[in-house]
Amino acid sequence: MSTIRGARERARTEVTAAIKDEARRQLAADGAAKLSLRAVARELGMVSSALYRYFPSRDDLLTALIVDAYGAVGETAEAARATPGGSTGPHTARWTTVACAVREWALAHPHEYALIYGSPVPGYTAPQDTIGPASRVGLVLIGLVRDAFLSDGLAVPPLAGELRPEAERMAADLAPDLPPGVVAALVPAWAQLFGLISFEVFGQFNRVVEARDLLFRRGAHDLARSVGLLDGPATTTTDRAGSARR
Amino acid sequence: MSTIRGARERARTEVTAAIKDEARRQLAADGAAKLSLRAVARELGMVSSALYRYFPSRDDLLTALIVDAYGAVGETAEAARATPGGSTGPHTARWTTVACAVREWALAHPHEYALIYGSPVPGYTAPQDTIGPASRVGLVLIGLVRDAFLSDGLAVPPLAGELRPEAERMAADLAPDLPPGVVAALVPAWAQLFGLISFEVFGQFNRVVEARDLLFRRGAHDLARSVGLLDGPATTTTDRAGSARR
DNA sequence: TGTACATCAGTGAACGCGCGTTCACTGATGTAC
DNA sequence: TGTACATCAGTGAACGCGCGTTCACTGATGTAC
Repeated sequence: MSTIRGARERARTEVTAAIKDEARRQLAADGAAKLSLRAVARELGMVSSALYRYFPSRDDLLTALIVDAYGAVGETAEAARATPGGSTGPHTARWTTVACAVREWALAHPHEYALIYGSPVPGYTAPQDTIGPASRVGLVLIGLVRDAFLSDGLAVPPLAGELRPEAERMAADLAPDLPPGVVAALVPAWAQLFGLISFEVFGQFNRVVEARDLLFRRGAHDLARSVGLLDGPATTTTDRAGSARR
Repeated sequence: MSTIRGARERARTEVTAAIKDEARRQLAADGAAKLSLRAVARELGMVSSALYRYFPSRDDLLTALIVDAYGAVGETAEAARATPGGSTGPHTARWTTVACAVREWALAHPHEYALIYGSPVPGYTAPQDTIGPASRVGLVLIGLVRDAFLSDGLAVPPLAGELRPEAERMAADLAPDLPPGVVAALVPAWAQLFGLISFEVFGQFNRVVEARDLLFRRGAHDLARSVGLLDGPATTTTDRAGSARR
Protein backbone atom coordinates (compact mmCIF):
# COMPACT_ATOMS: atom_id res chain seq x y z
CA MET A 1 0.00 0.00 0.00
CA SER A 2 2.89 2.31 0.64
CA THR A 3 3.92 1.77 -2.98
CA ILE A 4 0.48 2.49 -4.37
CA ARG A 5 -0.12 5.55 -2.25
CA GLY A 6 3.47 6.33 -3.13
CA ALA A 7 2.52 6.70 -6.78
CA ARG A 8 0.17 9.57 -6.07
CA GLU A 9 2.56 11.07 -3.59
CA ARG A 10 5.45 10.77 -5.96
CA ALA A 11 3.49 12.63 -8.61
CA ARG A 12 2.69 15.26 -6.04
CA THR A 13 6.31 15.62 -5.10
CA GLU A 14 7.31 15.94 -8.72
CA VAL A 15 4.76 18.58 -9.56
CA THR A 16 5.65 20.52 -6.42
CA ALA A 17 9.26 20.45 -7.50
CA ALA A 18 8.36 21.53 -11.03
CA ILE A 19 6.42 24.47 -9.66
CA LYS A 20 9.29 25.53 -7.47
CA ASP A 21 11.77 25.13 -10.31
CA GLU A 22 9.73 27.28 -12.63
CA ALA A 23 9.16 29.83 -9.89
CA ARG A 24 12.88 29.89 -9.26
CA ARG A 25 13.47 30.42 -12.96
CA GLN A 26 11.14 33.39 -12.97
CA LEU A 27 12.66 34.69 -9.78
CA ALA A 28 16.07 34.59 -11.43
CA ALA A 29 14.71 36.38 -14.47
CA ASP A 30 12.58 39.11 -12.93
CA GLY A 31 13.07 39.20 -9.19
CA ALA A 32 10.78 38.34 -6.31
CA ALA A 33 8.34 41.21 -6.73
CA LYS A 34 7.38 40.07 -10.21
CA LEU A 35 6.89 36.44 -9.25
CA SER A 36 3.32 35.51 -10.16
CA LEU A 37 1.35 32.33 -9.68
CA ARG A 38 -0.38 32.81 -12.99
CA ALA A 39 2.87 33.11 -14.91
CA VAL A 40 4.25 30.00 -13.24
CA ALA A 41 1.10 28.04 -14.04
CA ARG A 42 1.07 29.32 -17.61
CA GLU A 43 4.65 28.20 -18.16
CA LEU A 44 3.87 24.76 -16.79
CA GLY A 45 0.81 24.42 -19.01
CA MET A 46 -1.52 24.37 -16.05
CA VAL A 47 -4.38 26.57 -15.16
CA SER A 48 -3.54 29.02 -12.39
CA SER A 49 -6.06 27.67 -9.93
CA ALA A 50 -4.37 24.29 -10.09
CA LEU A 51 -1.40 25.65 -8.17
CA TYR A 52 -3.63 26.03 -5.15
CA ARG A 53 -3.50 22.25 -4.79
CA TYR A 54 0.19 22.69 -3.98
CA PHE A 55 0.57 26.06 -2.34
CA PRO A 56 -2.26 27.72 -0.45
CA SER A 57 -1.16 31.17 -1.58
CA ARG A 58 1.54 33.10 -3.37
CA ASP A 59 3.21 33.89 -0.07
CA ASP A 60 3.57 30.22 0.71
CA LEU A 61 5.30 29.67 -2.59
CA LEU A 62 7.61 32.57 -1.79
CA THR A 63 8.33 31.08 1.60
CA ALA A 64 9.24 27.79 -0.02
CA LEU A 65 11.66 29.59 -2.31
CA ILE A 66 13.19 31.42 0.62
CA VAL A 67 13.66 28.20 2.54
CA ASP A 68 15.19 26.59 -0.54
CA ALA A 69 17.53 29.52 -1.08
CA TYR A 70 18.76 29.37 2.49
CA GLY A 71 19.15 25.65 1.98
CA ALA A 72 21.17 26.11 -1.18
CA VAL A 73 23.56 28.65 0.25
CA GLY A 74 23.83 26.65 3.46
CA GLU A 75 24.64 23.52 1.52
CA THR A 76 27.20 25.41 -0.53
CA ALA A 77 28.94 26.55 2.63
CA GLU A 78 28.82 23.07 4.14
CA ALA A 79 30.17 21.51 0.96
CA ALA A 80 33.03 23.99 0.83
CA ARG A 81 33.76 23.24 4.46
CA ALA A 82 34.05 19.52 3.61
CA THR A 83 36.50 20.23 0.79
CA PRO A 84 40.26 19.92 1.46
CA GLY A 85 40.54 23.71 1.30
CA GLY A 86 37.83 24.05 3.91
CA SER A 87 39.04 21.42 6.34
CA THR A 88 42.84 21.40 6.19
CA GLY A 89 45.62 23.94 6.18
CA PRO A 90 45.73 27.28 7.94
CA HIS A 91 42.44 28.19 9.59
CA THR A 92 42.26 31.56 7.86
CA ALA A 93 42.49 29.77 4.50
CA ARG A 94 39.66 27.42 5.47
CA TRP A 95 37.51 30.41 6.35
CA THR A 96 38.37 32.08 3.06
CA THR A 97 37.49 28.93 1.15
CA VAL A 98 34.03 28.87 2.66
CA ALA A 99 33.59 32.60 2.16
CA CYS A 100 34.54 32.37 -1.50
CA ALA A 101 32.09 29.54 -2.04
CA VAL A 102 29.27 31.58 -0.56
CA ARG A 103 30.26 34.54 -2.71
CA GLU A 104 30.27 32.43 -5.85
CA TRP A 105 26.86 31.04 -5.07
CA ALA A 106 25.59 34.59 -4.59
CA LEU A 107 27.05 35.77 -7.89
CA ALA A 108 25.56 32.77 -9.67
CA HIS A 109 22.13 33.26 -8.09
CA PRO A 110 21.77 36.99 -7.53
CA HIS A 111 18.00 37.06 -7.23
CA GLU A 112 17.89 34.15 -4.83
CA TYR A 113 20.60 35.89 -2.86
CA ALA A 114 18.59 39.12 -2.89
CA LEU A 115 15.56 37.20 -1.69
CA ILE A 116 17.29 36.17 1.50
CA TYR A 117 19.95 38.83 2.12
CA GLY A 118 18.42 41.85 0.40
CA SER A 119 15.58 44.09 1.41
CA PRO A 120 12.74 42.12 2.98
CA VAL A 121 9.87 41.61 0.53
CA PRO A 122 7.26 44.27 1.33
CA GLY A 123 4.17 43.01 3.10
CA TYR A 124 5.79 39.66 3.61
CA THR A 125 6.90 38.48 7.03
CA ALA A 126 9.12 35.44 7.22
CA PRO A 127 7.47 32.63 9.13
CA GLN A 128 9.15 30.37 11.66
CA ASP A 129 10.10 27.81 8.99
CA THR A 130 12.84 30.05 7.69
CA ILE A 131 14.82 30.55 10.87
CA GLY A 132 16.39 27.10 10.91
CA PRO A 133 17.63 27.14 7.31
CA ALA A 134 18.70 30.77 7.72
CA SER A 135 21.33 29.85 10.25
CA ARG A 136 23.23 27.21 8.30
CA VAL A 137 25.96 29.48 6.95
CA GLY A 138 26.43 30.93 10.41
CA LEU A 139 26.76 27.46 11.85
CA VAL A 140 29.47 26.62 9.35
CA LEU A 141 31.42 29.71 10.40
CA ILE A 142 31.00 28.77 14.04
CA GLY A 143 32.23 25.29 13.20
CA LEU A 144 35.34 26.68 11.54
CA VAL A 145 36.12 28.79 14.54
CA ARG A 146 35.46 25.93 16.93
CA ASP A 147 37.89 23.73 15.04
CA ALA A 148 40.54 26.38 15.26
CA PHE A 149 39.84 26.89 18.94
CA LEU A 150 40.16 23.18 19.71
CA SER A 151 43.37 22.83 17.73
CA ASP A 152 45.01 25.89 19.24
CA GLY A 153 44.69 27.83 16.01
CA LEU A 154 42.75 30.70 17.49
CA ALA A 155 43.85 33.79 19.36
CA VAL A 156 40.77 34.79 21.34
CA PRO A 157 40.07 38.44 20.56
CA PRO A 158 39.96 40.85 23.47
CA LEU A 159 36.54 41.62 24.84
CA ALA A 160 35.70 45.12 26.02
CA GLY A 161 33.98 45.16 29.41
CA GLU A 162 30.77 46.84 28.30
CA LEU A 163 30.30 44.16 25.66
CA ARG A 164 30.77 41.25 28.00
CA PRO A 165 27.14 40.63 29.03
CA GLU A 166 25.95 40.62 25.43
CA ALA A 167 28.87 38.45 24.39
CA GLU A 168 28.06 35.94 27.09
CA ARG A 169 24.41 35.90 26.13
CA MET A 170 25.23 35.33 22.47
CA ALA A 171 27.78 32.67 23.29
CA ALA A 172 25.25 30.83 25.46
CA ASP A 173 22.80 30.90 22.54
CA LEU A 174 25.09 30.13 19.66
CA ALA A 175 28.19 28.35 20.89
CA PRO A 176 28.38 27.69 24.62
CA ASP A 177 31.71 25.94 24.19
CA LEU A 178 33.46 29.00 22.77
CA PRO A 179 34.80 31.98 24.71
CA PRO A 180 32.42 34.97 24.59
CA GLY A 181 35.16 37.11 23.06
CA VAL A 182 35.22 34.92 19.97
CA VAL A 183 31.47 35.03 19.53
CA ALA A 184 31.40 38.80 19.94
CA ALA A 185 33.93 39.06 17.13
CA LEU A 186 32.32 36.42 14.96
CA VAL A 187 28.86 37.95 14.76
CA PRO A 188 30.01 41.26 13.28
CA ALA A 189 32.44 39.41 11.02
CA TRP A 190 29.52 37.35 9.72
CA ALA A 191 27.58 40.51 8.90
CA GLN A 192 30.62 42.15 7.34
CA LEU A 193 31.28 39.15 5.15
CA PHE A 194 27.82 39.49 3.67
CA GLY A 195 28.43 43.20 3.32
CA LEU A 196 31.27 42.45 0.93
CA ILE A 197 29.09 40.04 -1.02
CA SER A 198 26.04 42.30 -1.10
CA PHE A 199 27.97 45.31 -2.37
CA GLU A 200 29.26 43.24 -5.24
CA VAL A 201 25.98 41.47 -6.05
CA PHE A 202 23.88 44.60 -5.72
CA GLY A 203 26.14 46.66 -7.94
CA GLN A 204 27.66 49.04 -5.42
CA PHE A 205 31.12 48.14 -6.70
CA ASN A 206 30.25 49.14 -10.27
CA ARG A 207 32.70 51.73 -11.52
CA VAL A 208 34.68 51.35 -8.31
CA VAL A 209 36.18 47.89 -7.97
CA GLU A 210 37.44 45.80 -10.84
CA ALA A 211 39.55 43.02 -9.32
CA ARG A 212 36.66 41.86 -7.18
CA ASP A 213 37.98 38.37 -6.57
CA LEU A 214 41.20 39.68 -5.14
CA LEU A 215 39.57 42.31 -3.01
CA PHE A 216 37.06 39.84 -1.67
CA ARG A 217 39.75 37.35 -0.73
CA ARG A 218 41.60 40.09 1.07
CA GLY A 219 38.47 41.18 2.90
CA ALA A 220 37.55 37.64 3.84
CA HIS A 221 41.04 36.92 5.06
CA ASP A 222 41.08 40.05 7.21
CA LEU A 223 37.75 39.03 8.68
CA ALA A 224 39.17 35.63 9.53
CA ARG A 225 41.98 37.38 11.35
CA SER A 226 39.51 39.64 13.13
CA VAL A 227 37.80 36.66 14.75
CA GLY A 228 41.19 35.40 15.88
CA LEU A 229 41.92 32.70 13.30
CA LEU A 230 45.63 32.24 12.73
CA ASP A 231 47.42 32.15 9.42
CA GLY A 232 50.14 29.66 10.17
CA PRO A 233 50.14 26.15 11.60
CA ALA A 234 48.95 25.88 15.16
CA THR A 235 52.42 26.10 16.68
CA THR A 236 52.91 29.77 15.76
CA THR A 237 49.98 30.75 17.94
CA THR A 238 52.15 32.95 20.09
CA ASP A 239 52.85 35.33 17.19
CA ARG A 240 49.70 37.25 17.68
CA ALA A 241 48.49 36.04 21.02
CA GLY A 242 50.44 38.67 22.89
CA SER A 243 48.50 41.55 21.46
CA ALA A 244 45.20 39.76 20.91
CA ARG A 245 44.57 37.79 24.10
CA ARG A 246 42.82 39.63 26.87
CA MET B 1 9.63 89.14 -15.12
CA SER B 2 11.73 86.72 -13.16
CA THR B 3 9.36 87.28 -10.21
CA ILE B 4 6.24 86.69 -12.28
CA ARG B 5 7.54 83.63 -14.06
CA GLY B 6 8.84 82.76 -10.62
CA ALA B 7 5.29 82.40 -9.35
CA ARG B 8 4.48 79.60 -11.72
CA GLU B 9 7.84 77.99 -11.16
CA ARG B 10 7.51 78.23 -7.43
CA ALA B 11 4.16 76.48 -7.63
CA ARG B 12 5.77 73.83 -9.76
CA THR B 13 8.57 73.35 -7.29
CA GLU B 14 6.13 73.07 -4.44
CA VAL B 15 3.94 70.50 -6.13
CA THR B 16 6.97 68.49 -7.19
CA ALA B 17 8.10 68.48 -3.57
CA ALA B 18 4.64 67.47 -2.38
CA ILE B 19 4.60 64.57 -4.79
CA LYS B 20 7.99 63.38 -3.64
CA ASP B 21 7.02 63.77 0.00
CA GLU B 22 3.90 61.71 -0.44
CA ALA B 23 5.78 59.13 -2.48
CA ARG B 24 8.38 58.94 0.27
CA ARG B 25 5.63 58.47 2.80
CA GLN B 26 4.21 55.56 0.84
CA LEU B 27 7.67 54.17 0.30
CA ALA B 28 8.21 54.20 4.05
CA ALA B 29 4.88 52.49 4.60
CA ASP B 30 4.88 49.80 1.92
CA GLY B 31 8.25 49.64 0.23
CA ALA B 32 9.38 50.51 -3.25
CA ALA B 33 7.59 47.73 -5.08
CA LYS B 34 4.21 48.97 -3.91
CA LEU B 35 4.85 52.58 -4.80
CA SER B 36 2.13 53.64 -7.25
CA LEU B 37 1.52 56.87 -9.10
CA ARG B 38 -2.21 56.48 -8.70
CA ALA B 39 -2.00 56.13 -4.94
CA VAL B 40 0.26 59.16 -4.67
CA ALA B 41 -2.10 61.24 -6.81
CA ARG B 42 -5.11 60.02 -4.85
CA GLU B 43 -3.54 61.02 -1.58
CA LEU B 44 -2.74 64.47 -2.92
CA GLY B 45 -6.29 64.94 -4.19
CA MET B 46 -5.13 65.01 -7.78
CA VAL B 47 -6.07 62.87 -10.70
CA SER B 48 -3.38 60.36 -11.59
CA SER B 49 -2.70 61.74 -15.04
CA ALA B 50 -1.78 65.09 -13.49
CA LEU B 51 1.43 63.61 -12.14
CA TYR B 52 2.69 63.25 -15.68
CA ARG B 53 3.17 67.02 -15.72
CA TYR B 54 5.88 66.46 -13.10
CA PHE B 55 7.36 63.04 -13.76
CA PRO B 56 7.29 61.44 -17.19
CA SER B 57 6.89 57.97 -15.69
CA ARG B 58 6.85 55.99 -12.50
CA ASP B 59 10.50 55.09 -12.95
CA ASP B 60 11.44 58.75 -13.02
CA LEU B 61 9.69 59.29 -9.73
CA LEU B 62 11.55 56.31 -8.31
CA THR B 63 14.82 57.72 -9.59
CA ALA B 64 14.08 61.02 -7.87
CA LEU B 65 13.47 59.16 -4.62
CA ILE B 66 16.71 57.25 -4.99
CA VAL B 67 18.65 60.43 -5.63
CA ASP B 68 17.00 62.03 -2.61
CA ALA B 69 17.77 59.04 -0.42
CA TYR B 70 21.42 59.09 -1.39
CA GLY B 71 21.34 62.80 -0.73
CA ALA B 72 19.83 62.33 2.71
CA VAL B 73 22.27 59.70 3.86
CA GLY B 74 25.15 61.63 2.32
CA GLU B 75 24.10 64.76 4.12
CA THR B 76 23.77 62.82 7.36
CA ALA B 77 27.33 61.59 7.00
CA GLU B 78 28.62 65.04 6.12
CA ALA B 79 26.79 66.59 9.04
CA ALA B 80 28.22 64.03 11.45
CA ARG B 81 31.65 64.71 10.04
CA ALA B 82 31.22 68.42 10.79
CA THR B 83 30.24 67.69 14.40
CA PRO B 84 32.90 67.88 17.14
CA GLY B 85 32.81 64.08 17.42
CA GLY B 86 33.45 63.80 13.71
CA SER B 87 36.21 66.32 13.37
CA THR B 88 38.22 66.24 16.60
CA GLY B 89 39.69 63.62 18.87
CA PRO B 90 41.10 60.24 17.92
CA HIS B 91 40.60 59.41 14.26
CA THR B 92 38.95 56.07 15.02
CA ALA B 93 36.37 57.90 17.12
CA ARG B 94 35.64 60.32 14.28
CA TRP B 95 35.07 57.39 11.94
CA THR B 96 32.79 55.75 14.48
CA THR B 97 30.81 58.96 14.89
CA VAL B 98 30.12 59.11 11.16
CA ALA B 99 29.34 55.40 11.02
CA CYS B 100 26.86 55.67 13.87
CA ALA B 101 25.13 58.59 12.18
CA VAL B 102 24.70 56.59 8.99
CA ARG B 103 23.38 53.64 10.96
CA GLU B 104 20.88 55.82 12.76
CA TRP B 105 19.64 57.29 9.52
CA ALA B 106 19.22 53.77 8.14
CA LEU B 107 17.26 52.61 11.18
CA ALA B 108 15.04 55.68 10.99
CA HIS B 109 14.42 55.27 7.25
CA PRO B 110 14.56 51.55 6.59
CA HIS B 111 12.70 51.58 3.30
CA GLU B 112 14.71 54.45 1.90
CA TYR B 113 17.81 52.61 3.02
CA ALA B 114 16.57 49.45 1.32
CA LEU B 115 15.91 51.42 -1.83
CA ILE B 116 19.56 52.35 -2.17
CA TYR B 117 21.47 49.61 -0.35
CA GLY B 118 19.12 46.66 -0.70
CA SER B 119 18.26 44.50 -3.65
CA PRO B 120 18.04 46.53 -6.83
CA VAL B 121 14.44 47.18 -7.84
CA PRO B 122 13.56 44.59 -10.50
CA GLY B 123 13.36 45.91 -14.03
CA TYR B 124 14.78 49.20 -12.93
CA THR B 125 18.27 50.29 -13.90
CA ALA B 126 19.75 53.26 -12.13
CA PRO B 127 20.51 56.10 -14.51
CA GLN B 128 23.61 58.26 -14.49
CA ASP B 129 22.01 60.82 -12.17
CA THR B 130 22.40 58.51 -9.22
CA ILE B 131 26.13 57.90 -9.35
CA GLY B 132 27.15 61.30 -8.02
CA PRO B 133 24.85 61.28 -4.97
CA ALA B 134 25.67 57.61 -4.38
CA SER B 135 29.27 58.40 -3.60
CA ARG B 136 28.80 61.00 -0.91
CA VAL B 137 29.14 58.69 2.08
CA GLY B 138 32.22 57.16 0.50
CA LEU B 139 33.71 60.60 0.03
CA VAL B 140 33.18 61.38 3.69
CA LEU B 141 35.05 58.22 4.66
CA ILE B 142 37.86 59.10 2.28
CA GLY B 143 37.97 62.58 3.83
CA LEU B 144 38.29 61.10 7.32
CA VAL B 145 41.15 58.92 6.26
CA ARG B 146 42.85 61.76 4.40
CA ASP B 147 42.72 63.92 7.53
CA ALA B 148 44.31 61.17 9.55
CA PHE B 149 46.95 60.63 6.90
CA LEU B 150 47.86 64.30 6.79
CA SER B 151 48.04 64.59 10.56
CA ASP B 152 50.11 61.46 11.02
CA GLY B 153 47.19 59.59 12.53
CA LEU B 154 47.24 56.75 10.05
CA ALA B 155 49.31 53.58 9.85
CA VAL B 156 49.18 52.66 6.18
CA PRO B 157 48.01 49.04 5.98
CA PRO B 158 50.30 46.59 4.22
CA LEU B 159 49.49 45.91 0.59
CA ALA B 160 49.89 42.41 -0.82
CA GLY B 161 51.72 42.37 -4.12
CA GLU B 162 48.94 40.82 -6.19
CA LEU B 163 46.58 43.54 -5.06
CA ARG B 164 48.89 46.40 -5.94
CA PRO B 165 47.72 47.12 -9.50
CA GLU B 166 44.07 47.24 -8.48
CA ALA B 167 44.93 49.32 -5.42
CA GLU B 168 46.78 51.81 -7.57
CA ARG B 169 43.94 51.98 -10.05
CA MET B 170 41.39 52.59 -7.31
CA ALA B 171 43.61 55.15 -5.61
CA ALA B 172 44.02 57.04 -8.89
CA ASP B 173 40.24 57.09 -9.29
CA LEU B 174 39.17 57.83 -5.76
CA ALA B 175 41.98 59.51 -3.86
CA PRO B 176 45.20 60.09 -5.78
CA ASP B 177 46.75 61.73 -2.75
CA LEU B 178 46.47 58.65 -0.57
CA PRO B 179 48.72 55.59 -0.59
CA PRO B 180 47.19 52.69 -2.53
CA GLY B 181 47.38 50.47 0.54
CA VAL B 182 44.93 52.72 2.36
CA VAL B 183 42.47 52.74 -0.50
CA ALA B 184 42.65 48.96 -0.86
CA ALA B 185 41.73 48.68 2.81
CA LEU B 186 39.12 51.41 2.74
CA VAL B 187 36.96 49.98 -0.03
CA PRO B 188 36.27 46.66 1.70
CA ALA B 189 35.81 48.48 5.00
CA TRP B 190 33.18 50.65 3.35
CA ALA B 191 31.31 47.56 2.14
CA GLN B 192 31.67 45.86 5.50
CA LEU B 193 30.32 48.87 7.33
CA PHE B 194 27.15 48.67 5.29
CA GLY B 195 27.09 44.94 5.92
CA LEU B 196 26.72 45.65 9.63
CA ILE B 197 23.96 48.15 8.96
CA SER B 198 22.11 46.00 6.46
CA PHE B 199 22.05 42.95 8.69
CA GLU B 200 20.45 45.03 11.41
CA VAL B 201 17.99 46.91 9.18
CA PHE B 202 16.99 43.83 7.21
CA GLY B 203 16.36 41.74 10.29
CA GLN B 204 19.23 39.27 10.10
CA PHE B 205 20.13 40.08 13.71
CA ASN B 206 16.65 39.19 14.96
CA ARG B 207 16.92 36.52 17.65
CA VAL B 208 20.70 36.80 17.50
CA VAL B 209 21.92 40.19 18.61
CA GLU B 210 20.31 42.31 21.27
CA ALA B 211 22.84 44.98 22.22
CA ARG B 212 23.04 46.21 18.65
CA ASP B 213 24.39 49.64 19.46
CA LEU B 214 27.33 48.20 21.30
CA LEU B 215 28.10 45.59 18.72
CA PHE B 216 27.89 48.12 15.93
CA ARG B 217 30.24 50.50 17.68
CA ARG B 218 32.68 47.69 18.15
CA GLY B 219 32.42 46.65 14.52
CA ALA B 220 32.79 50.21 13.28
CA HIS B 221 35.78 50.78 15.50
CA ASP B 222 37.49 47.63 14.28
CA LEU B 223 36.86 48.73 10.72
CA ALA B 224 38.48 52.07 11.47
CA ARG B 225 41.50 50.20 12.74
CA SER B 226 41.53 48.00 9.67
CA VAL B 227 42.00 51.01 7.40
CA GLY B 228 44.87 52.14 9.59
CA LEU B 229 43.23 54.84 11.69
CA LEU B 230 44.86 55.21 15.07
CA ASP B 231 43.14 55.30 18.43
CA GLY B 232 45.38 57.65 20.30
CA PRO B 233 46.66 61.14 19.59
CA ALA B 234 48.92 61.41 16.58
CA THR B 235 52.14 61.04 18.53
CA THR B 236 51.55 57.38 19.38
CA THR B 237 51.66 56.44 15.70
CA THR B 238 54.60 54.11 16.25
CA ASP B 239 52.46 51.76 18.40
CA ARG B 240 51.05 49.96 15.45
CA ALA B 241 53.20 51.13 12.61
CA GLY B 242 55.74 48.40 13.17
CA SER B 243 53.35 45.59 12.34
CA ALA B 244 51.17 47.47 9.90
CA ARG B 245 53.55 49.36 7.65
CA ARG B 246 54.81 47.50 4.66
C1' DT C 1 -10.58 -10.58 -8.39
C1' DG C 2 -14.44 -7.22 -8.87
C1' DT C 3 -17.22 -3.54 -7.60
C1' DA C 4 -18.87 0.65 -5.08
C1' DC C 5 -17.11 4.50 -3.14
C1' DA C 6 -13.80 8.21 -1.65
C1' DT C 7 -10.04 11.04 -2.67
C1' DC C 8 -7.97 14.50 -5.06
C1' DA C 9 -5.44 16.72 -9.28
C1' DG C 10 -6.68 19.65 -12.60
C1' DT C 11 -10.35 22.64 -15.39
C1' DG C 12 -12.61 26.82 -16.80
C1' DA C 13 -15.14 30.65 -15.80
C1' DA C 14 -15.63 34.41 -13.02
C1' DC C 15 -14.94 38.25 -9.38
C1' DG C 16 -12.90 42.35 -8.20
C1' DC C 17 -8.92 44.81 -8.04
C1' DG C 18 -5.28 48.35 -9.02
C1' DC C 19 -2.03 49.56 -12.06
C1' DG C 20 0.67 52.80 -15.83
C1' DT C 21 -0.23 55.49 -19.47
C1' DT C 22 -2.73 58.23 -23.27
C1' DC C 23 -5.61 61.81 -24.94
C1' DA C 24 -8.72 65.48 -25.94
C1' DC C 25 -10.40 69.00 -22.99
C1' DT C 26 -10.93 73.26 -19.83
C1' DG C 27 -9.62 77.16 -17.64
C1' DA C 28 -6.37 79.79 -15.16
C1' DT C 29 -1.84 82.06 -15.35
C1' DG C 30 1.53 84.55 -17.75
C1' DT C 31 3.40 87.27 -22.13
C1' DA C 32 3.75 90.58 -26.00
C1' DC C 33 2.29 94.44 -28.12
C1' DT D 1 -3.28 100.05 -18.99
C1' DG D 2 -5.79 96.84 -22.03
C1' DT D 3 -6.29 93.23 -25.12
C1' DA D 4 -5.16 89.12 -27.95
C1' DC D 5 -2.62 85.20 -27.63
C1' DA D 6 0.39 81.37 -25.77
C1' DT D 7 1.54 78.42 -22.14
C1' DC D 8 0.64 74.92 -19.14
C1' DA D 9 -1.51 72.67 -14.72
C1' DG D 10 -5.02 69.82 -13.94
C1' DT D 11 -9.46 66.98 -15.46
C1' DG D 12 -12.00 62.89 -16.61
C1' DA D 13 -12.70 59.14 -19.34
C1' DA D 14 -10.81 55.35 -21.35
C1' DC D 15 -7.51 51.42 -22.86
C1' DG D 16 -5.50 47.26 -21.91
C1' DC D 17 -3.22 44.68 -18.73
C1' DG D 18 -2.11 41.05 -15.24
C1' DC D 19 -2.87 39.79 -10.85
C1' DG D 20 -4.59 36.54 -6.56
C1' DT D 21 -8.19 33.92 -5.32
C1' DT D 22 -12.79 31.31 -5.28
C1' DC D 23 -15.89 27.84 -6.79
C1' DA D 24 -18.56 24.28 -8.88
C1' DC D 25 -17.15 20.80 -11.96
C1' DT D 26 -14.96 16.47 -14.23
C1' DG D 27 -12.52 12.50 -14.43
C1' DA D 28 -8.73 9.74 -13.16
C1' DT D 29 -6.42 7.36 -9.31
C1' DG D 30 -6.58 4.85 -5.20
C1' DT D 31 -9.23 2.19 -1.19
C1' DA D 32 -12.31 -1.04 1.26
C1' DC D 33 -14.98 -4.79 1.23
